[in-house]
Amino acid sequence: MAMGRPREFDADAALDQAMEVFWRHGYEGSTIAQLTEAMGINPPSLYAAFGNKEGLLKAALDRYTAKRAAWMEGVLSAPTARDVAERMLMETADIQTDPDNPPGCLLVQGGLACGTGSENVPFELAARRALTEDQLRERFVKAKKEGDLKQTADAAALARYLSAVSAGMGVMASSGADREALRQVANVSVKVFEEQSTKR
Amino acid sequence: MAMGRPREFDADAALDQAMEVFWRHGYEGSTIAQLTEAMGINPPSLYAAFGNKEGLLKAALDRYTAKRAAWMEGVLSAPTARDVAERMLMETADIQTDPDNPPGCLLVQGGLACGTGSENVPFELAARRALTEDQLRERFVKAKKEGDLKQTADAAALARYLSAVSAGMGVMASSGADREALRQVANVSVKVFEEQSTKR
DNA sequence: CCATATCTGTAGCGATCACTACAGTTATGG
DNA sequence: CCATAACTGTAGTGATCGCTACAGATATGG
Repeated sequence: MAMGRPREFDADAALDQAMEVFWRHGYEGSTIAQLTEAMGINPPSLYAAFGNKEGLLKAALDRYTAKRAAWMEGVLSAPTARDVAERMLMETADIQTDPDNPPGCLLVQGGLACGTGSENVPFELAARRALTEDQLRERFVKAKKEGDLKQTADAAALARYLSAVSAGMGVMASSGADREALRQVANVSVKVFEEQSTKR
Repeated sequence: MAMGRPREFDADAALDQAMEVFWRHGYEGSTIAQLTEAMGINPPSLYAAFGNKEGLLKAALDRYTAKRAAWMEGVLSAPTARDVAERMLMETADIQTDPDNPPGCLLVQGGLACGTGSENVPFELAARRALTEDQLRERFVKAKKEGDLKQTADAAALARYLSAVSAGMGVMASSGADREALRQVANVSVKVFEEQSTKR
């Protein structure tokens, strides 16, 4: 069978550009015209490759979470629960104010509340945020087993707490908070883990 | 001079309805058709009273923050910094999951990232979030003077921290987190203030 | 070298967007 | 009681939305 004409653009490079548009303007604030221009392709190529606007978002989210997964592994490899928390929050402060990227977090400002017809976009983002929370919870369960986290500590609550703080930092970053402000929040937040850690 | 025909709708009641639409769908996800239907008026009445869609949002935000201001006064009147934090976060958990209102916080999910032409909507929300943060900072300065907060405590950082946590709770609530989950976050968050408080 | 299959660019589809012209209605000021 | 001024409902405005029909281009399989 014939194979057809091969696509002329790099799908991953195009996704990086789409990710940036969604990141900066949110799902509903991003138009197909903006996306195609940033990606350097025409609408039919976009729809052939990704189905529709929501499919493009999911693909961009996949790429976003894949990049974060590598980073998250490093965070989770910190020796203690307290170190995990500190490293996650401090690095989050840096990432969310990195001038190479739009401010904040795509999984937060990508679309918290959407109009009729895009109701599942918020769910899509929430599901991916939940993955990070799950990883944190498991890491804290392990920390309790290893003994650096008190036996009375609530791993699920601590994971939810970190998830909430980083989301809150994303909100602040998206509206212009600078790196120092986010680091202040991170520093205060980590104190919870010092109290929940065993004495060393 | 002649005074003209009086308006036939209650502006405040109409604003309450508009607030709910913005709250649930965000600024860009809310259409004039949805807003006018919820408000029980026709587009010309809306534009005569509020100028345009963004003017309506600002009026709705004014009403939202006015309602919150009354609640915030109660929070700030708590006897100690720790009590202020606990009361604010626990009541925020309840408010953001109150079935009488859309989940979350209008000042968060109303529009974190918007498209071209609505760039100042995120700023508008951020400015109003900042007001609460300012109130908290001043309250914690007072707490240091009164002695229930350690002299080494950073009032500005603690205020920013509370602001971030409540924003993060709003993110979680908007995507379906239940009251118990938010209360867990609130409980963990308050521990920071126990460490920063003077022994009693 | 031809048939087939897929991609690309142009051009434009119907639907919906925020917004308004206009005529009719209801109040006040004189 | 009339002129004026503001509000109301109908019915749209042009612009932009997400999306696609179509024709030409470019690869593979036989």
